[in-house]
Amino acid sequence: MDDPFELSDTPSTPSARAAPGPAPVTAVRSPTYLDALNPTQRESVEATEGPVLILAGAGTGKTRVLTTRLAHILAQGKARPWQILAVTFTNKAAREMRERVAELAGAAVEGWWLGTFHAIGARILRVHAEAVGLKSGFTILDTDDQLRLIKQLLEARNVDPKRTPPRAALAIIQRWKDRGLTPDRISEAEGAEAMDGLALPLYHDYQARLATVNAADFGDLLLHGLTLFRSAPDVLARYQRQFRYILVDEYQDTNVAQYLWLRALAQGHHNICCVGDDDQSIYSWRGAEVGNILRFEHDFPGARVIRLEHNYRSSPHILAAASGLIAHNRSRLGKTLRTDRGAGDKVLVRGVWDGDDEARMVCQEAERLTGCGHRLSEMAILVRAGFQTRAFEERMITIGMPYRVIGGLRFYERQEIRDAIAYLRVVFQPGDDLAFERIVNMPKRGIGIASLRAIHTLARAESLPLTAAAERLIETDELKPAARRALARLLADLARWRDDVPRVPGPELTRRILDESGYTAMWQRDRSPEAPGRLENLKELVSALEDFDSIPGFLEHVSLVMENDENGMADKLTLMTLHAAKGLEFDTVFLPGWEEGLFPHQRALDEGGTSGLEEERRLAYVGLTRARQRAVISYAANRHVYGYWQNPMPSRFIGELPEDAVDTVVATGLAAGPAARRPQEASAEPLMEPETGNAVVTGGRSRRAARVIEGVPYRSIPRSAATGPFHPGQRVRHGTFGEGQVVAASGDVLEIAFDSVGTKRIVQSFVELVA
DNA sequence: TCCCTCCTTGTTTTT
DNA sequence: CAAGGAGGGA
Repeated sequence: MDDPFELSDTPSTPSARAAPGPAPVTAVRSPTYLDALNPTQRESVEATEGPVLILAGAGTGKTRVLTTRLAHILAQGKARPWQILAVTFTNKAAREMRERVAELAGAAVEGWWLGTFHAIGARILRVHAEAVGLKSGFTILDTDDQLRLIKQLLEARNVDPKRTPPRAALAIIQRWKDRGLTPDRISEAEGAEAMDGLALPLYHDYQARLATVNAADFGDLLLHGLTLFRSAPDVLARYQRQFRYILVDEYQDTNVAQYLWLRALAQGHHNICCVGDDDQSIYSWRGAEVGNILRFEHDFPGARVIRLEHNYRSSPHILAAASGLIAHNRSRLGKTLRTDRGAGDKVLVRGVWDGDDEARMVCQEAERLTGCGHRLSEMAILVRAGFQTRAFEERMITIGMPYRVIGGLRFYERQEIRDAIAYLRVVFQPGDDLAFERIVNMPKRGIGIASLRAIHTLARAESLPLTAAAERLIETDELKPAARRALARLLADLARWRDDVPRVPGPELTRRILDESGYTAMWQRDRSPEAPGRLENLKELVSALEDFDSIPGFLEHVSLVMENDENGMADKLTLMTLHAAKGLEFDTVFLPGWEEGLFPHQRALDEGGTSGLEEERRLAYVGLTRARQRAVISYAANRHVYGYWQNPMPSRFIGELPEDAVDTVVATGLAAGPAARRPQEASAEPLMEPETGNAVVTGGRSRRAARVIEGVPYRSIPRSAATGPFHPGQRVRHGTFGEGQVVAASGDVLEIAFDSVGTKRIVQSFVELVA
């Protein structure tokens, strides 16, 4: 390698398949935890020395391999815990790994470096902050802060925010950071090109501003790490010596900065093991580089490549459908997933009239499955885009089907939570200008832009933090009396809260701050429908604080962890995007909206060309491989989108599914999807599903007569036999809405007056009698 | 300073 | 269609 911090060219040819390799050398009697593994999994665990790349297909037991490998290294005494570095992308993955290793090892492992790239980056940076121009107590910015900062900088340069949207500018800077590029390393040509040459100077401004406010954004946690390693070889050498074993999860999602960071650290012992699946790379738009998989063998000569190809999750039909689909991608390393499970259902492709019909169909099927003893918590609806959830939510609300939506705004991203945290930041970190700006007029206290500008001017002139400048300013008569009084009051409050810190426990102090600042009152006064929920969230925040020893400890936690931990135990159907579903699995997966323009998404096609299309296809692959037993794909002939009706074509992905693995059911009167077209032409009269009147078409091109799908699908099978018919007057209980009284019953739909949420119409299979 | 109305712009998202 | 931002008027 010529320059340890430069990227080599990506080798263009994927490696040949790994040879079986020599039999692993093992101890006389191998530990029992290895018995649970198949030969390749075991090989992956035992190949502890030297660089290893594990290509782990969907459902091949990746997490088991990873955790067993860690436990193995510890059990064999190859390293002490602090000599192990294990990086993941999400806190959830880190937590899961921690728990599962503890289970295998019989005790929690203390002192190892397990965490997200960002958490570990921050941990290292806290120690060496000075080396990159920060102080150890630096704040970590959230997206809101970043955007506000960019806006200010654009304003300072008199740039029209319409022609140069702050979001776009931030995105460019972030992509640079993803590539490990500090402002000084961006080529002249690229700098001149990005946003008419505006982005690069803006990037300079941005970094300078971050340094003055002693802050780092997420990208910096790695980028500064790289700078540190470059400028202080002795520091790097220390970490290289320390980390005897390095392990990386979801390797296909690493960006270049993360890759360089890893590669630098691995130069000590070369014991780096990366686990990933190029077919599940779905985050290139966020800077992830699948090329890192190809680079691995190039940069770590002699790297061992192990493929995990035995799938333990999905039925053969699902696996065949997924494999057949992904085979249409040109750029992939290639894996062949195998299973030895019994046949199972074919993947079902349903053509429906419109989005409402689709929601009805999906819910009806989910309901039918619950009637056969399947749990809602084992089903998921996976959508391409967030807005698609609405139709399903509406339907589930009307029939009273319990559900939960994953994603959307996470807890710590909500406005009220960010505001509350900003108050804490100002109290504990008086130099935190961004937090100060956020709360200075929230709730409205008459400190507008004019006053804020005055504070800014003074702060800049005297190079003071905003709080200090504000304190100076209220001594003068520069502000209008009203503003001056309001600001003085706020500063006095802040001072008092800071005084309280040693005496008052965190949760209590937080409650006091929210009340005395008028923040709670602001939402209590608010008449909008979301206000009560916001107050609820604030309470939740206060109780979350109880798990922390100190507020600063809590603040470090929230700046790195953005999750909402929900009570995941309840029996609810899960609704989320395909992206959010990666790493999860369900018995039944519904995949709606497989239409050209929506999936593959038009924008991915327009902006990404062939590689964009291939990433969409990988997303489809991820969706299908989430299913253990059943997958139902659907497309609508009419879709209401952005206010108008469109008549999309069924997704090309449907036509790419191997015919033998799918059954197709198309609503009467609709053109069949590509997979169904031919057999319909071949047979003179379309067969009808006896109960619904739907045309039934199976996948086989050569087959002349279509097979009616076993059983009678898509009719709800009420559970009245088990629960008995309901009568007005009875007390019933519902999973989401609690208890209530039956007002009326017609068919299997009940009208129920719930004690807490009012009257709703509920399908009877979702309620039970209260004894 | 605040509030209302008009206009634009619509993927995916962790840390 | 709906939400969020900008700009104008009170």
